[in-house]
Amino acid sequence: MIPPSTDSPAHAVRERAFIGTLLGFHLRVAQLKAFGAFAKAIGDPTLTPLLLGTLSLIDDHPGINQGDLAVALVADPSTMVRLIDQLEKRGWVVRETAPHDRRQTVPRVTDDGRAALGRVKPLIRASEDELAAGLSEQERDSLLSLLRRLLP
Amino acid sequence: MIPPSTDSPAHAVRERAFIGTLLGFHLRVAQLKAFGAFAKAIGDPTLTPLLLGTLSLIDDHPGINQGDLAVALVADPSTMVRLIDQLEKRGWVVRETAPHDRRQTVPRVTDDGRAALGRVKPLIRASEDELAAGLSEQERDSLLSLLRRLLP
DNA sequence: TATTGTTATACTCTATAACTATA
DNA sequence: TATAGTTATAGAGTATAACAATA
Repeated sequence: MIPPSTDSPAHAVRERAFIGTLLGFHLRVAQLKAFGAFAKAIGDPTLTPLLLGTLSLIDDHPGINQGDLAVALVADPSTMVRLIDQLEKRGWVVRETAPHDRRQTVPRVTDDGRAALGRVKPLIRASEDELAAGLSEQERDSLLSLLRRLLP
Repeated sequence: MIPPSTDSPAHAVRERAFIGTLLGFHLRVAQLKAFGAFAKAIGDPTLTPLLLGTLSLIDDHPGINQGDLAVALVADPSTMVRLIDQLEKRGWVVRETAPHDRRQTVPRVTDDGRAALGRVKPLIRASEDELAAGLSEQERDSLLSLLRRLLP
């Protein structure tokens, strides 16, 4: 995947460069590392962060519709369709129609879906621990709260 | 159960959810925002963060070869080829061969490339300011240093 | 035999716009 | 007329493996 570094470590090269001062660059690389840790912990490349994030968010907010899911997850409505398709194909959610507005689709987590969440959540937590291994608990909390304040 | 939508903004939905506790999720959304701010500031959708990051890194490290660039930028070697292709097509870099090892390609920034950097760097800094608009200068420094410690 | 860069290819993710059904 | 979801399609970004030149 990524070629190994020989004499000049990546951070040393970046440190004395314009990109070493940019939040955007570091956010990109940090996200790459987070994604890698997630993939390694979960083991199944078809179970992506966004897919499992969608499943857990439906579980945490019973009755939420697809549009609101898309907003909360910062995903396109058409992307959300594909995500729910995948979850439905696995039998982890079923699509139901909102009684008060039959245009709205309300995904509901099945028993199988809840069981899957029970299995993957500890793995996800472990991948987060690996990601933040170099930080103290205080620093980790501080990073999360700063990132939260960056969002709209 | 949970009322849909209009009164509950995205962050309120996430706040009481599993994903609201995950660094990985917030890194993804923060990076989306950073990318959006960058695109808006630069105006040209063909000038991506990674392309201009590559150009600036060559400028900051004259004589660096493509492989080391790929490591520093956490990019695939084949991706690096395409990036240098694009920069060369714009006349912003030229490919030269390393005298001590003729397998290595050393991209050099041209005068036009340096002029382009002079134009885009202030725009990139402005997009970073917009991204971090909600943070104090201290908090912004703190975020950057925490992100740096997350990387390998 | 190993390494650097290159090429071709395939694959994922996302965005765009048009369509349906409901309101 | 507007909205929620869906579909089809195209585009960007990236990864994979095979190849040529050089060491």
